[in-house]
Amino acid sequence: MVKRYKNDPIKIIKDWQGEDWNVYEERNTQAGVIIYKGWMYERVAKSQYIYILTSDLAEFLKKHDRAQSMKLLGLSVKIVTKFRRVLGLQKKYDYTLSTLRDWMLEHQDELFNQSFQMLNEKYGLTQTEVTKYCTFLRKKGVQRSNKLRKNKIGYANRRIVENNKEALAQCENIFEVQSLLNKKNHRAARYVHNQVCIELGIPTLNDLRLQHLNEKKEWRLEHKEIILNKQYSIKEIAIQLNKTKREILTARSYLKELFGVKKRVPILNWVKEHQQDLNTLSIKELCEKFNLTMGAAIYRRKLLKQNET
DNA sequence: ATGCCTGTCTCAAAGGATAC
DNA sequence: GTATCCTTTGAGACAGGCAT
Repeated sequence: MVKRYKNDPIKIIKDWQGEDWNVYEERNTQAGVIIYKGWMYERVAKSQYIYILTSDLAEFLKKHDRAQSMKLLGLSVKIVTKFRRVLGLQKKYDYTLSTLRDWMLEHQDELFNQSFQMLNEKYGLTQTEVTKYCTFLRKKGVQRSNKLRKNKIGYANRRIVENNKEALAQCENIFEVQSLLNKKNHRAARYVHNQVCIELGIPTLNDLRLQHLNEKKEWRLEHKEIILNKQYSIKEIAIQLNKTKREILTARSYLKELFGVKKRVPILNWVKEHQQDLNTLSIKELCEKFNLTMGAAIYRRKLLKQNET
């Protein structure tokens, strides 16, 4: 530690009441007012220097509120408040700054609920500051809502969503959503997309899918007489219903299965032979052991279940 | 401890490919 | 045209990381 008080003072100045002070430190400020630190003249220093309330400083404090003074002079709330009390500008020793207090009350929802990252980007607040403000608001009787503070990922997601809302609303499948949101994982993309759908009050991809399936089923049932009629060729039916041949074939297959007409004779031998593996191994293990794709493994396990009795 | 978000495993319906 | 096997597409359950 440097024992600063043993050095000679830079100069001697008068404070706002005309008392002489030894100056040991000085610095200029954004406001143009020079801030001095030192000791009262001829006093024996015993600890750190203290701020000197000069006439210039006093004039400045009289013209600006406390928040402005703190900011423009780079002084702490304690120092500014102390001088304001000396100058008769402040009745009580109160840490809450009027402008800051108003600001906090205005932004209480954000302070309680937004992510620290967002608050930092938007208002330059540190996490500590935000926490302090929240403490202040709680003392004022402000309660946080049920929600937790939003976290980093959530904030990043919401920012992407804000920029892509219209495009998101028009997505027709999960891959479009994934590329739009730059998500590698479909699960994550769907989660975000579902939130947007709920927010905008539009159907989710799942709603659309179910709706689509239902419409298709109803259409097929509605035209089942024609679709299953063997008197017409597939081509004739397709023309009559304005569908492709493929669609008619699929519809016929669907209806047969629905009515229990269709009898499948699949790879039952293989399935029965590997019954134990199908029942005990996981899908992943089955894929590895028999060199199957996931869909194939699931399909074969399904076959076993259907034929177990 | 709790809720948010993501990754993994699993399942299901529709439709494509292909042998017959 | 049909039956069978498989892929594509979408979703749910659950666990774990993370911030609060």
